[in-house]
Amino acid sequence: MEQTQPGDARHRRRTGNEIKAALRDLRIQLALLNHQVGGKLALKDVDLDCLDVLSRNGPLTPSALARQAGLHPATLTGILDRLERAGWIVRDRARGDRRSVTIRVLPDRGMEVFRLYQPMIGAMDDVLTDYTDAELDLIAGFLQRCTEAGRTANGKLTQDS
Amino acid sequence: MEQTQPGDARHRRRTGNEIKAALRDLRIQLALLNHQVGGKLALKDVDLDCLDVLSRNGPLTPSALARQAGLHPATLTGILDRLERAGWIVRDRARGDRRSVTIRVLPDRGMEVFRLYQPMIGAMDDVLTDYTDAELDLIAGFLQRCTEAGRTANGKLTQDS
DNA sequence: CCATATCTTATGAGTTCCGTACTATATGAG
DNA sequence: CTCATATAGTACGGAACTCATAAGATATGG
Repeated sequence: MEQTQPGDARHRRRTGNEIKAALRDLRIQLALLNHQVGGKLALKDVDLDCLDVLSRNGPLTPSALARQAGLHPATLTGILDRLERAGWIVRDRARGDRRSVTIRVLPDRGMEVFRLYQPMIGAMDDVLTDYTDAELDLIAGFLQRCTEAGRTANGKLTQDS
Repeated sequence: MEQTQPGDARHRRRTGNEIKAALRDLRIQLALLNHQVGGKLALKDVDLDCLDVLSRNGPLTPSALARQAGLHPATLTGILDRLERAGWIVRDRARGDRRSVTIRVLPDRGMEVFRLYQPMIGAMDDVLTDYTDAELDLIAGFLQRCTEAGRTANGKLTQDS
């Protein structure tokens, strides 16, 4: 029964589990936040997700968006219809491939969204003030690596069986 | 135009924005992951959310769960019906208040879920090995504070207008 | 004992998701 | 050039879902 620094190892594992649990809680809380925001904007959760992906990953075609959002192409038609009708996006006919369509987010209602996220943004700013620059860098890197971990895990789940 | 350490301040703000952007990306990625996992288990996103809340926050009544998940009580009836039919939960008639029902998660299918999350858990473990104990503590604390920030932001959004 | 409040669920209307099929366009072989 | 095949987006229809309303059962306070 070799135990080199048993307390440290145990503490380390416990902290790791805490982090994973915190990530679960955080995901739920953010999902709930988006649900509330979506409610105020008369948008389904899925609509807001698509809008979020679109505004971060630039103009996309419906099929590319469907892939990134894990949705059926036909499902996106309905979503895009809703978003277009409400003035969130426009469908641009591409000039190269005339079958293709590129979805573009209109900037008009951006402030409206920003205002609704303001409570969360403010609360986050409060949290951030308590950390040094170096610590913030560390955290940013960690979060980016988590996202990457999620992406690869997702890939594994998407391809097999 | 007073500029005390202008570079630091700018870098600090930029890192803050990076963190918020990373949080957005992470949320999307985790939502997508849950969507895939849910697909394999024949569960809707909402169903899995409820299951997640239930397994973390212990046995709950439908109304308490509805509040925590931001759903209409009547919606939960349908969700709970599905979850019960598929053997995920049971409805226990409370002995105190006989109007009330407490939802309990059955442990039977826990391993099935764990296996599906394994790619993500493994990827996370890989990420975690690159940090010192002190850094992990810092990260855990940060994530918990983010969750708390989400909770309060949510509260503000829920109550007003 | 009665009025009122609370917890859950049945019902029904409106909406959404997605499998399939269809149109339009692009690409490649002969 | 012509035709077969592949691809992008969407229309359509069935099945399923969400939620407002209301009903049924139980609790609580006067």
